[in-house]
Amino acid sequence: MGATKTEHFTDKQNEIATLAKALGHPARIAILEYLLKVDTCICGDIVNELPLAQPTVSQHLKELKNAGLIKGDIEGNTICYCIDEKVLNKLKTYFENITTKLEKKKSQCC
Amino acid sequence: MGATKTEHFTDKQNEIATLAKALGHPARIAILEYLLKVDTCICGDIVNELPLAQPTVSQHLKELKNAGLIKGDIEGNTICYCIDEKVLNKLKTYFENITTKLEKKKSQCC
DNA sequence: ATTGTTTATCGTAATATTGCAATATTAAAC
DNA sequence: GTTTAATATTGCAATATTACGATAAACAAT
Repeated sequence: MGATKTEHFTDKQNEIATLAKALGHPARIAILEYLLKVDTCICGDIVNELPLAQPTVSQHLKELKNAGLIKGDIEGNTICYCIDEKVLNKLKTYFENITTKLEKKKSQCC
Repeated sequence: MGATKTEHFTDKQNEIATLAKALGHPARIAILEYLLKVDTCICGDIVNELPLAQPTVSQHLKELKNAGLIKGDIEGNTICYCIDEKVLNKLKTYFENITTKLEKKKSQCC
């Protein structure tokens, strides 16, 4: 089939899965880290930073944008991409909650 | 092509991407949350908890296991699955670092 | 040994993802 | 208005993922 059965899961589960999926490719992790490294986010040279062709990079950027992880404002000729702090915080909080609950459990087995 | 060009990225980037990818499906998020909810991890009824057929669940479990997110010990007839705290901590720490750096930047644009 | 229970694997169909060449779009610069 | 530069879109091939029926494997219980 190949199509995820999203309708059977909660909105929250789908949301986290979508964000995780968007980061489930090293190129997109590299993009995230590059956006983080660059001082200002007026950056038109993401393509040069990655070992991939321009259309491929563009596609990865689109996926990050669709997931809401980055925002892209048109700035004349170039595009100003930057990370959406709010959305990344969701991921951070999610994993913090998980690990906190894990610590409380103090692994009764395994 | 369909094959990720992992060789062009750092080990760390590939590692995080692999973990994120493993959680990039609502069923696998649901499995993680179920393992977290259940008191002891001697659990043989993950299949009943999910709206998916048994082979599909088995496949998702395998992927979580491959990524290292869960461990599975054979316990007679059933299998004792549980979350690998260490691996989940990697994700937590990664996103904490990202958000900390983001806060320091205090978004100069967008 | 046969039965029932649980989990894994195989095979396969439907769909999604990855990657890039070619081309289009957009807007600044001349 | 033509050129230049940056990014997006289209089209396509290769591969991966998702899902499940059928079947196998492993073991407990009778």
